[in-house]
Amino acid sequence: MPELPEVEGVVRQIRPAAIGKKIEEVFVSDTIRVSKTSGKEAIIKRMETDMFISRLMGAQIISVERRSKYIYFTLKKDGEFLLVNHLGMSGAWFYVDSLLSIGEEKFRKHVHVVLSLSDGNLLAFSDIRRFGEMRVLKEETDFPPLLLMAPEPFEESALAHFLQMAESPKYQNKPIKEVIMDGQVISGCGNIYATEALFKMKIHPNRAAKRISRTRKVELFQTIVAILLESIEAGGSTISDYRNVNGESGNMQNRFGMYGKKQCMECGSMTKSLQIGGRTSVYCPTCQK
DNA sequence: TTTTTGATCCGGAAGC
DNA sequence: TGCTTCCGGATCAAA
Repeated sequence: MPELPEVEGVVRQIRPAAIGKKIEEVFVSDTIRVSKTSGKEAIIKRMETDMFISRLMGAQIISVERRSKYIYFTLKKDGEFLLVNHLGMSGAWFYVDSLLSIGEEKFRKHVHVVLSLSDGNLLAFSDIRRFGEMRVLKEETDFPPLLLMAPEPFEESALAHFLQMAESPKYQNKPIKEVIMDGQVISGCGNIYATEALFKMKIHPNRAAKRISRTRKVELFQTIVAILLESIEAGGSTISDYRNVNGESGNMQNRFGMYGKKQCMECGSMTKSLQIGGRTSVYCPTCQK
């Protein structure tokens, strides 16, 4: 599951490959075409397939940036506009000379959008579960949820924003895990890194936000930021379906203390799991209070 | 009005 | 082996 560090890795690799290139052709898989034709919002959101293709065709890629877990491609054709992409559960980009160069079959057979670039190479978007998203926007304001996202966690304003949100009426009674996984509170922290940060801080995931002191909240925020940075350094985490643009897995999963563990790496207790905000939360009943 | 729940996008892993 | 069930980021409509 790609979270912020994985998306950052992808963006860093796509950027040098894509910037300045022109999109000469756009290919959308038959699977997506059929789903779209039957009225579903499969990957390409709020736009018909043919319109999506004609908007991208002939555009030049000006920049590739990450915002939270989203990838923003700034494109230029007449004026500038955005292609906003979310990797969802299993989305992956490959920069290859041919689709046959995608090594693993499970990715190769689920390629759904291909951008053919002016350097002769392809930027191919593969998505096994099709939870990924592509949106063509005139500007960011055309998709309001983007504007509600918390600041980037590495920005100076992010800590104050986090404290203000976590202590607001809407969030103060909620389990802390649900709070830190909310993109309006902190950007880019999903189940994996929330689990790891709470384990490191020895905080029970179900503890109400207001039952954590200001000092501990600050420490928790700093722990999340540190883990995100550590993961970026490690090339992200590969749980099942994350691959970088060269098809490689990350290494961060080898440093986990809790996520996906049956036994606590600290004390050896059997871990427990519970549903918080509709998501599975693993924790150590001995270490996390 | 606000918050919560459920459906939606799916294939694959796991359990029987 | 084949069937059923469960899982998940994020959004959006419905309750």
